[in-house]
Amino acid sequence: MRKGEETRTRILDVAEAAVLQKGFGGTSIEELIAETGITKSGFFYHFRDKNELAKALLNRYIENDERIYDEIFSRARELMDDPLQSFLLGLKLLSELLSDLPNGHPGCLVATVCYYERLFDREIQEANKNAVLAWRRRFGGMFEEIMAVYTPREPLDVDQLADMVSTVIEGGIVLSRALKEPNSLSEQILVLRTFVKLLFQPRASDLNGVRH
Amino acid sequence: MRKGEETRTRILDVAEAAVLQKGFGGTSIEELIAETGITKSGFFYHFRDKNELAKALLNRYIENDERIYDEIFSRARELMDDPLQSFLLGLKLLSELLSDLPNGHPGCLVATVCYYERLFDREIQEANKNAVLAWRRRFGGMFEEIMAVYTPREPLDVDQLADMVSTVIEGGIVLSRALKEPNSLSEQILVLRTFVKLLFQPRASDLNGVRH
DNA sequence: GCGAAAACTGTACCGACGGTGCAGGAGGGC
DNA sequence: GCCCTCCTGCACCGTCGGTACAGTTTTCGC
Repeated sequence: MRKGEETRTRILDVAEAAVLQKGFGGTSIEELIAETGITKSGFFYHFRDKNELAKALLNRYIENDERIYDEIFSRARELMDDPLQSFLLGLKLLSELLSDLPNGHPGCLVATVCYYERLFDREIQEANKNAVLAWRRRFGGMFEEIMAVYTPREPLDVDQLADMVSTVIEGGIVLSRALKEPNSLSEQILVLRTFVKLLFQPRASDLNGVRH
Repeated sequence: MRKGEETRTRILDVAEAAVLQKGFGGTSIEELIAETGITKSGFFYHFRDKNELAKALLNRYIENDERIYDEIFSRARELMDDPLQSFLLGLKLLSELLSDLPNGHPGCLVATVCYYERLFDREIQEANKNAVLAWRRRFGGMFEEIMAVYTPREPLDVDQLADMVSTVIEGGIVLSRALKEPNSLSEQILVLRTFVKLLFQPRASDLNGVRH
């Protein structure tokens, strides 16, 4: 019971690192068992096949991802009352968190899965889709709060704006890896932050009678 | 001579489609030769190993990619004299081109390679990096032209701004695929377009004495 | 139309890998 | 002492990437 969970976690740790570096197809079960010091039979005791390993890997990754976003943006919410300022701070905190990682972001399993789609069953693809939809809901909710207070300078769809956050993170990871510049991702998030700031900056005409 | 090139191209076509759906590791040589109607020996006549196939695949993809950007942005330059308007039109044209693809963007090999890095040799990783650097130079040049005429509302590094275009495209592809919403990518490009428009919109204070 | 090079085919083989099946054993909890 | 969880060991299968190499057809230059 306790021991089993521990071994399972160890396999998942090793597998996650390997998959993010070489993809699912490039990661062999034999290399995983060699590194975890388990036998092949032991591996198949925990996971029926590679597909089930992928499923467990993805679900764990998504959970962890959600936890990190929860922490960052609830912390930002505590520090700032205004929804826009809070969101901008959240992006700043996220950017700092990422630039503190010595080797950069290890890679996103959601992206890995979507470049592998045909190899996995529908369940995995659904979980992947739902993860992205959860991001959309998360950031979309924040933008709705912002829009209740601020008028955007240009009309933009809330879902598309929310997706922009996910887009920049996923795209930033790709660029960081391709360029081998770990800081690119956090820089791109800060560029997005500037864009969002600009979008909700009050117009001169909205400041009628206001002194600052 | 002529025939050889044709077969080679056919292999690359089949391989590209397969790799973009299943990744390099998930694509078997045996399935490629089955679909192209060639023998295994025939395959290895054209490509020494899988790594060389990947190299040829990536180089061809990058060349094609560059050609498409050349066409779109030189066409936009012909239609608009102002560098900002020309760039905004280019993004619009790119967005339209992508939304016209019935199944959405087939996926980016540069992203596929960067999620596979450890399996390939340095030459491929270098080619991948150079492709992203070429994008940076391309869009960076455009932003420099724009900044010679317009003052950005917020100070932004030209390289980082240029990378933002690549970031949105790469991230947009990931989201499109994960969500199975082919239009997401072109929508995200239009959101970026709005951001760029906002960034270079003249301030009220810059319009002193100007009537419009 | 001939010769040489280019573009293959066929066959046999290798080690690594994903996966199956099953028998058995160590260790802890009741 | 028994059962259940958590493994190990072993034998085996088909697929895959890759090698080696001999032989054959196709194509092109002259």
